[in-house]
Amino acid sequence: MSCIRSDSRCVALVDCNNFYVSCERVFEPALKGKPVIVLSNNDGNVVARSNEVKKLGLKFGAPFHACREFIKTHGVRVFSSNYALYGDLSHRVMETLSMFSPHMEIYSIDEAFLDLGRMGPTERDAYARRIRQTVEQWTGIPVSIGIGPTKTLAKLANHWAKHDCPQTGVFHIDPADNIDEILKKTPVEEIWGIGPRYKALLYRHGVHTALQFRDLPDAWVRARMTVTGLRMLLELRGIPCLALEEVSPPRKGIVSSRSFGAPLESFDALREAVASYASRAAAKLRQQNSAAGFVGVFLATNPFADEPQYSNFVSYRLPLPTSSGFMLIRHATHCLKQIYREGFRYKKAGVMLAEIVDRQFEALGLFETERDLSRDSRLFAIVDRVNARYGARTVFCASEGISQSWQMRRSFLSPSYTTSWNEIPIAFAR
DNA sequence: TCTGGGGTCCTAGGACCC
DNA sequence: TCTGGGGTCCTAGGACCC
Repeated sequence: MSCIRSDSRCVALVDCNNFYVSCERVFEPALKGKPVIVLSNNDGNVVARSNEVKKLGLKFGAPFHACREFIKTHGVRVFSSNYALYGDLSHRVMETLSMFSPHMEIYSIDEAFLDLGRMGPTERDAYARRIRQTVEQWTGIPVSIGIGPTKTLAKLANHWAKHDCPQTGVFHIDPADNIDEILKKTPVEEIWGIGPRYKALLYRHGVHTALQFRDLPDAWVRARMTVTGLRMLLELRGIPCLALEEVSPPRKGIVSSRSFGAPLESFDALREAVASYASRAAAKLRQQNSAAGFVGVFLATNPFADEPQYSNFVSYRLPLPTSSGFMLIRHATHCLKQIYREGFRYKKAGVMLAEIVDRQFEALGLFETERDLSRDSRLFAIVDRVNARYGARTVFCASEGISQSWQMRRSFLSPSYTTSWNEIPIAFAR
């Protein structure tokens, strides 16, 4: 009988190329082909690099101050992180992708899995090329697409799409075709879920390639790498263990923290910062329609500085879950009072919310009236709407401070082209 | 002078219960 | 001399992701 190959299940991983860099290039096209980097918050480390920069050997995470020389020598263009811009462009990319499959998982700001159903090799590649071309045309963001029968193999295929096929930007791993050959040339640490620890473990046992890993005995992997490792193994064999998560479950913890632009010493300045983080965390909470029953606050001096060190964390169970910005600011400030010590130069603080429940469990306290609760909840519904429409911090609590002199450094910030009326690009000036 | 900010899942062990 | 057998919940710590 001739070989009739039935169409196989296809999962695609679509990944935006050097996403933050690509976002900056959308509004400054002259930067295409030029070396560009984007820095983390507070202009701390390098978190995105254009291909040109990667080729020059600059590592991800390098401290900015340590690569000034490199930047000068190679004429690298530097940007501070502009999350308003990246978030908005991400949304546009995801909207575009959602037209290509009814089943999609948004995995991160720059990645999504698409269930393509059953497709043969020819159809599959043509479809992927169309996705890629449409996203680039509609959003300006270049993407790479990896296709395989499982999420793990799609992820791996994406790696090779970037590596080996920068022109087409599409690569597939097919169990009926190229899988062994590809796994053989893939270093084991390229597998999704293998970090530095597991890499070291596997190397110690002579396992260097994805192929060697795939062919390990199940029990060996289960014993040393838990069920997580076993799932990776099975996924590499083409057996799906990781489902597409189309609706993201609500977060179980919400953290809002930042390093300050310059060290803070006074309680008042810290109180402003903590109030501001609490307010941001509360907004995230309301966005997923939750309330929190647990608040924690931490603060820390700069561990890199040669000066007296102090850090502390305190948490506090609320009498009842809440999503009110006022309440959460009040509780967070209360925590801060307990751990603040005079005489230190603080570099960072943060607010954590936990024991997150559905908003319907937001209950009344003994001394609150139903009126108070619905007043806060109506008020913050409006605050959230106004800030979504007119930009963050259009309306805010006075305790967050007005000038916010402790704000992080962002010396190389591009305009918020798409999310602020004042910064919209101008095509023709009279 | 200058070193980010979010998240997830899994396991082992202890406390406690019947 | 011989001292059970389950179950749940919680926490800390480890590993990983973008």
